[in-house]
Amino acid sequence: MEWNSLLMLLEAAEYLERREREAEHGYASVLPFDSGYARRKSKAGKPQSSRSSHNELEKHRRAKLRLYLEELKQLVPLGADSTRHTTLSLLKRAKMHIKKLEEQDRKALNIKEQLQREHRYLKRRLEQLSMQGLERIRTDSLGSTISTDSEQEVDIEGMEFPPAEMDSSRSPSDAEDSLQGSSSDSGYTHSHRLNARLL
DNA sequence: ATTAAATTTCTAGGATGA
DNA sequence: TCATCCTAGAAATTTAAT
Repeated sequence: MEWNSLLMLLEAAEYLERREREAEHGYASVLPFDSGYARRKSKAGKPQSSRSSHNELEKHRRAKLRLYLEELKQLVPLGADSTRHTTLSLLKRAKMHIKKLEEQDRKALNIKEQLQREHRYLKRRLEQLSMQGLERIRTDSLGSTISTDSEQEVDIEGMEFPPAEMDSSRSPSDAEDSLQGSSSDSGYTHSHRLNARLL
C-alpha cells in the first residue's frame, strides 16, 4: 500500500474517532478539552487559526511516528510473548535486535576472511606442487636414476581440511587463533597438517 | 467495580535549518 | 520567514492490581 494512502487512512480514522468523541462529550471546538496550560497561554498567544493548523501538523507528525512504529514492529521479531507492546518496549526490542544482527554480521565476516585465507593458501600450494611435478618429469626425462631426499609422494586428493568454523558459540578470537599472523595467509596453520602429510 | 499507575494523545510554544 | 522538529504540561485512555 502507498505511504500516502496509509496516512490518509490513518487521518480518516482519527477524524472519525474525534467526531465520535465530540458527539459523546458534546463539544466540537478545535480544542478537545479545557487545558489549563492552554488557558494560561491563549491570553497572549497566537491567533486561533494559526494555532489549529499548527496542531493539525503536529497531529500529522504523530501519525507518521505511529506508522514508523508499525513498520518497525513488522521488522522486529516479537516472538510469542503476549506482553503488550508499548512504544518504549518496541524500541528496546529493536535495539536488541539490531545488536544481534550486528553480532551475526561480524561472525559471518570472520568466517569469510578465514575461508579466503584458506583459499589463497591452497591455491599457492597447488601451484608449488604443480611446479615440483613438472620438475620431476623433466629430470626423469633426462634419464636420471638418482633418487634424491627431496622426492615426495604427494596425495593431494587425500588432503583434508577442517570445515570452516560455523559454530556461533565460538568467539572471533577463537577463530583468529586458528590462523597465524593477521590478514596474511603466509602463516596459515593448516601447513603443519599439510607438512605432516607431505613430508 | 474501583482505582492507581502507565501510556498515549493533545496543545502551545520554542529551537533550528533551509 | 517558514516548515519542521522537539518539548513541557495537561488530559484522555488503557492496563493491572485489588
